[in-house]
Amino acid sequence: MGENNENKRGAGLTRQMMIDTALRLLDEVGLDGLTVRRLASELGVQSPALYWHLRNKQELLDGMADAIVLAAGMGPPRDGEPWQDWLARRARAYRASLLAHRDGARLVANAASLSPATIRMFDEELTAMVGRGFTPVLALRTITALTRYVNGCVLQEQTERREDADAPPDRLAALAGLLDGGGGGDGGREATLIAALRDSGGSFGEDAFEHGLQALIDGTATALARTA
Amino acid sequence: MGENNENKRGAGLTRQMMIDTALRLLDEVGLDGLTVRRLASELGVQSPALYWHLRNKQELLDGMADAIVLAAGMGPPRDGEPWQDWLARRARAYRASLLAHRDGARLVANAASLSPATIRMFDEELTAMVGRGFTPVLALRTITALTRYVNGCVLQEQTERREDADAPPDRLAALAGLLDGGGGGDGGREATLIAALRDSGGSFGEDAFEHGLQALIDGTATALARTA
DNA sequence: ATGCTTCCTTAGCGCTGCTAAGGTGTCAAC
DNA sequence: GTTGACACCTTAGCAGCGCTAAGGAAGCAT
Repeated sequence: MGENNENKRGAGLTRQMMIDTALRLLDEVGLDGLTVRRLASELGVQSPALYWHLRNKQELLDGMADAIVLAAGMGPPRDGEPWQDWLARRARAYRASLLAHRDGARLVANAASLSPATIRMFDEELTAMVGRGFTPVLALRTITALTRYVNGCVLQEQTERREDADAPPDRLAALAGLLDGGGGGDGGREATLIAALRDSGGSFGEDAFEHGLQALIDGTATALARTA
Repeated sequence: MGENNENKRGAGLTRQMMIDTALRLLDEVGLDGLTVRRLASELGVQSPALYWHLRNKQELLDGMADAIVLAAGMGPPRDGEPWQDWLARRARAYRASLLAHRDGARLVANAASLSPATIRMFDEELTAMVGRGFTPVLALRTITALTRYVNGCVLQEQTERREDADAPPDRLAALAGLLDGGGGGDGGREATLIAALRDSGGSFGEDAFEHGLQALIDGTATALARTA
């Protein structure tokens, strides 16, 4: 009954192997389809074997989440880089890393805690911000708000992607029907929501993200000016 | 083996009864503890009875999510209310509604789709914004960014609350140990993260939320000025 | 009285995360 | 070179999950 073994050569199942394989599997089957048994068979092993290396499934998910965050390659700004550019670059890299794996945002959002390495990197970033005129509190609030914004954005984008897989037909038409159905006068006005969705190009998620990102950074600039 | 029946009088299990009871139960046991069997026993009924009124569990969760969103009482701005005030009020009401139930943000974030009533309300809001100088696209982007920001905020707040239930001791001290452990020189500098957490008052979540909210609104004002 | 519909029950399937207990290979000690 | 200890994986199985199939008890129209 052997399936396709992953574990041919030498080594015998390390934490990192499990996390890497789980991330690859995640893209195939999604977070809801990622079961311990499935991962085990992918590793060429029986499912209880994983519990020798992990306390429980959540520990695996935490490891995967941390790997995604680490892969974003965030960190303090480069020398001479304006903090606005750095914050935007950082947010985009983080978003890209979440988007790189199916259900990545859900995974990271539900993860319990980040690794010491991540926390230390976070502290370095805050220190760099303080070096550029932020108070510690303002630095923390800024980067917290930005992170939560990105989480919310990607979470929504990936949730919508999951729904569209179920029912991919024309969403504009469906929405139009919904909006007409309730109101009384069928006559004149087109629904604003429809118009907005039509006018915004194909990549609405991207543009909406950039809009909020720019707004957050601009707003931070005025907050920073107020403290000085 | 009857448990505490909820369904004493007349009526026999409506959708609304199930959603209300499920929301009450959610606060007791959390989203992970909310099983169909548990809800059924709370309603004084066997678990398959619920499937007469629901297609599946997700439909229940969607109903709960929509109830939470509806309970926020959002809608277009009042007459004469500046859009900045309205957006802030709306975001705060939405956040409060998500916070009102345990795991409320997780519930809403994973919900498939919103009810027609919610979508129509959304369209009214966009129309009102257009009446105040927004283009449809800018209105949609703005309110989308704000909604996603609130989702991200509350999701994080409630996730942290869930973790603190596991290990409630002094988080500052734990963090300090973590940050010291890695760095070399134990001597001079206090970690910026520690300082920021100490300086920001007890309610960090609230303040961080307000900071980002203000930044988003300020940034939207400049974006609006650019289009005009 | 009879049949139809509505709503709930009992029984149970396939799956989940996870545990307990046992086996196998490797390596150190004597 | 046998013996014991340990690391690592297996087989077996438990309690619980969402959900379905089939049947029974009410209410109502004919």
